Amino acid sequence: MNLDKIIDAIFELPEESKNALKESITKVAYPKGHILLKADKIEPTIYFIKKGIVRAFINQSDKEITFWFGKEGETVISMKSYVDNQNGYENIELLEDCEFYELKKSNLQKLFKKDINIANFGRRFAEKELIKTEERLIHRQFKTASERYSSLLKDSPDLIQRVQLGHIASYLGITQVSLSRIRATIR
Amino acid sequence: MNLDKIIDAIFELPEESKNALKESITKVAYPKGHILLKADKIEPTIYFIKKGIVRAFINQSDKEITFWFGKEGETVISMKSYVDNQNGYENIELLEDCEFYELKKSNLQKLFKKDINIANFGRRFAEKELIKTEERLIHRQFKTASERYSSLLKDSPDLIQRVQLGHIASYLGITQVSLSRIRATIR
DNA sequence: TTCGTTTTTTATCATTTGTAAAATTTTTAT
DNA sequence: ATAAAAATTTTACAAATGATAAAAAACGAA
Repeated sequence: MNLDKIIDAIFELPEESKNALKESITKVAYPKGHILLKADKIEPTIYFIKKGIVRAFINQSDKEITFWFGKEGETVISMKSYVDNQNGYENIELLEDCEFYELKKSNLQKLFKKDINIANFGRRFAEKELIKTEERLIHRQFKTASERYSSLLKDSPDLIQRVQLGHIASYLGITQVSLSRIRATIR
Repeated sequence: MNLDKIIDAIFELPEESKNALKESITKVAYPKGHILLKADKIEPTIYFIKKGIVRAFINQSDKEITFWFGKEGETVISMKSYVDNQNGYENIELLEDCEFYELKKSNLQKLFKKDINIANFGRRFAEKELIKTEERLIHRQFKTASERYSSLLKDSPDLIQRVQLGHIASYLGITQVSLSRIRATIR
């Protein structure tokens, strides 16, 4: 997934503003298993996923709970760090070898102050992430685990292929045993 | 809760920008039981709660599920309408007589295009709502119903007084009977 | 107040989900 | 190719939650 496509999907910037933004972005790559973001610290960097898949998890009384998957075109960001300059709660682990576009939060914030188009880009970015998060919340409250698994199968069939079921079960808020039962009844 | 305080809590605007924003805002009041927003339509208005308490709910197979409470200082908005110009999923019901500050989305969007401070105000608004939504999502995934009730008691003791337990139970994702059991074990 | 309605609690039983452990399948490394 | 490790499924039992009905408590209008 190339950078222009990722930027354009958020907000269509005039050429000049887009170039200013792109000047602050560089490419990086890390191997499967790498921890890209660590919880309980202020994270200064934003990543756009060019290639690969990652998961966000927290450690909850000696076990890991996965609460987000990100793949090509999505943004890896500690919202608490980005928005409030506070410690984030997410660890981000790479589930495949990955390539990212990297952007320093400090550079972006400078642009917010002097370029109205980039301020509106930042607004649209937050708004779109907000809608995604709200939909996840509502989905989680209103659907059973079984329905949520079926939706996942339908909306992201590749995820089931690329991510091990233990992580999927955790993401759905159930145990792996329970997910096995659900899969058995569907088949 | 006065308007200046609500605006300032989102983003500290220069006097001129703040006045431009305030020119678009008017006051309205509705009685307890009024439905302020209806699901499955595009909602053109944003409300800031001056006084009172409201709930957001959806109709899910013949019963209502509450998924949000808003009180003084909070914003009543259909995010889907605001962000994507699509039908929202929330109904908003007033649980007390309420007073609001009312702002038309169309006026706000005009200001986004010409005033960088208001564009950044809009960015901060979305960012802060995003953090709140993300925290609700994480809380819901990681805590048991019993823990969520205890947190609610601690963080919003007034809510338990002002809102009937059936709505609280729905908000927590459990039946009212189950909430009664939880309350019985805590006492 | 007092009656009627609504809300909350309690009790019982059915269903779902979790825990633990074993069995099976798949993946990885040599 | 084979052994070891990791992931997934299955089973049995325990714990938590849901559904329903009915009783008790709280609330509101006349």
